[in-house]
Amino acid sequence: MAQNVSAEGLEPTKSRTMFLALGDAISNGTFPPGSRLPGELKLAEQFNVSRVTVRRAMAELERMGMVDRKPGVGTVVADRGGVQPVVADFTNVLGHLLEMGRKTTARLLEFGYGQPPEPVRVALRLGEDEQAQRSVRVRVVDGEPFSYLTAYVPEAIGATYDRDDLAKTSLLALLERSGIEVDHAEQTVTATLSTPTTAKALTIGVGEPLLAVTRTVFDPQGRGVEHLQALYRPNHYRLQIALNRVDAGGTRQWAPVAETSMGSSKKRDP
Amino acid sequence: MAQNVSAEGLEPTKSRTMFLALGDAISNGTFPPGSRLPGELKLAEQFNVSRVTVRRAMAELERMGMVDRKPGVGTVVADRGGVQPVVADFTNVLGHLLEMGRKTTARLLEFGYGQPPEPVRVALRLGEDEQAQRSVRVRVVDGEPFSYLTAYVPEAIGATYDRDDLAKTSLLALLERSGIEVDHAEQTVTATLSTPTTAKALTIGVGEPLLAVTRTVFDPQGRGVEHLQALYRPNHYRLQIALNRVDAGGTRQWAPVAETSMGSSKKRDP
DNA sequence: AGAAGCTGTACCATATTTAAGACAGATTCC
DNA sequence: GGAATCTGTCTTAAATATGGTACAGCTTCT
Repeated sequence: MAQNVSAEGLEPTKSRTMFLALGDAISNGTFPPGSRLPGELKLAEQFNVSRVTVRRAMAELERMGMVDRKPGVGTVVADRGGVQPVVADFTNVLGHLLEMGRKTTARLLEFGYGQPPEPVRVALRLGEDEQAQRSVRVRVVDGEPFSYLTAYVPEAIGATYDRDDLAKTSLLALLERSGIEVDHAEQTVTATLSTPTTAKALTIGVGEPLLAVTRTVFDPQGRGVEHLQALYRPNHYRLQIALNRVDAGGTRQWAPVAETSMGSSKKRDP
Repeated sequence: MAQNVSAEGLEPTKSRTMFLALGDAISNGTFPPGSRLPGELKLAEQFNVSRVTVRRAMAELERMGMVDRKPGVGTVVADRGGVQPVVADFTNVLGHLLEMGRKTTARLLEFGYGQPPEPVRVALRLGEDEQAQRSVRVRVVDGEPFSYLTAYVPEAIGATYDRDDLAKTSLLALLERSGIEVDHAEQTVTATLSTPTTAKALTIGVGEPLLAVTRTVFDPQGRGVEHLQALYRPNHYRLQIALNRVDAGGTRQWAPVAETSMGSSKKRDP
């Protein structure tokens, strides 16, 4: 299989590289919160770059609130440096947000019908020429863009609600309101980079990391009902799941903890 | 809460931005496989950049195998453009790889004892001054770097095996061999960017997206046994999980499918 | 007070990126 | 054959990133 090429090619600028390196070292524990990191001159030497470059990286770190810098003192790692505050759950993001009493709204960016891209068509098990409703939304939590959602729904199903509905209600809720039986789903998780489009919508920079969750939802008959791709800002959101070590097929394995139906029970210790 | 700043600041080069934009448009479905994308001149105009910039982005796309370009013809999106081949499973990566008969080895990059960084210490519920064993490994599958693993293990437990063991056996297997009872774990998923260090180890470029899985493993008494951070290349690996729609606490929710103990059973349709 | 170390700022030289335009060769379509 | 369109290549110029250096001002320590 080809595609071994990966490395080299359109690297970001040195300042950005440097910024990533330092940021990693910080959230990494190499430079614990409260500690002072080496002087600009020393860093410039260590990384084999000029001081200007170091300064740019540092400025960015400061802008992100990861460090505090003072003349005469130095650059010190901020408390909680790099370790982001996180909203977390696994299966139902929205539910958890609501539980926490956060205000969340949705902004509809695109809406229309057409032929879905191949992979989506296959995932939904649609015919060659079947149409689908495509919608792009941005979910806003507490005033801040939180997730970028691209959804495809088979035409017939999509017709059961308005574009106005989309701005108010969650898609899944709409479907179930329309009498669609939502039975099971296949979910996939990856990482991507923000593109100019998504970056703007989420008010972040281009080339920043995003958590990509793709979910295909089926009804009891195995018919595709919804294909959703959600992009989350890692700073604002992390997937979390509890695992149990179980015996399976002779070997010990991990198995996701079946939620104990009584909401979010996290305690495990007696 | 501060840290609203996010946007603007140390953007990558225009070529890189352009590359991301095009790459997204491709895997997005805007330019389906087989289709020809606009000429360099037209793109340059649309994106308000020069043709040189477009060409760089294109060259990178070609290098990644996402497009084919021919003089007189144009640039056409490769079949399977952007849609990466994927190894996939959720809970046990390694097990699945082995199942598929892939050859996997590990390379030990770092090994030593010391105080773990704060977050790790807290996650493992260690005392203020407790030491931990830190190891950094790269797992290689079929000759290609596959994951970058940083593990912390409480000193006492770490002492039960060699550094040589680490290169051969999976950490979890080592622990269980040493009589440690592995009971449950807390797992968290995020996205990050490759740093100079991780990029080199994984033979990718700096600033590429990585899937970060952090897992803290506990014994039956709730004592921290292992803290593992795994970085995966999205091209090579995706997390996947099956969900069922269930009633829980009055509302319909998603619940992870409990693996049916008989290995990897994927069929769901009757 | 003085020394040492740090950041903030300014200046100039160099390398890289980007812009703009011109031309050659390949391919497709009429 | 000829027009239109595309990529490949080259040249020239501007904008930006980087390298190297010097100096001012602030803090901490001796």
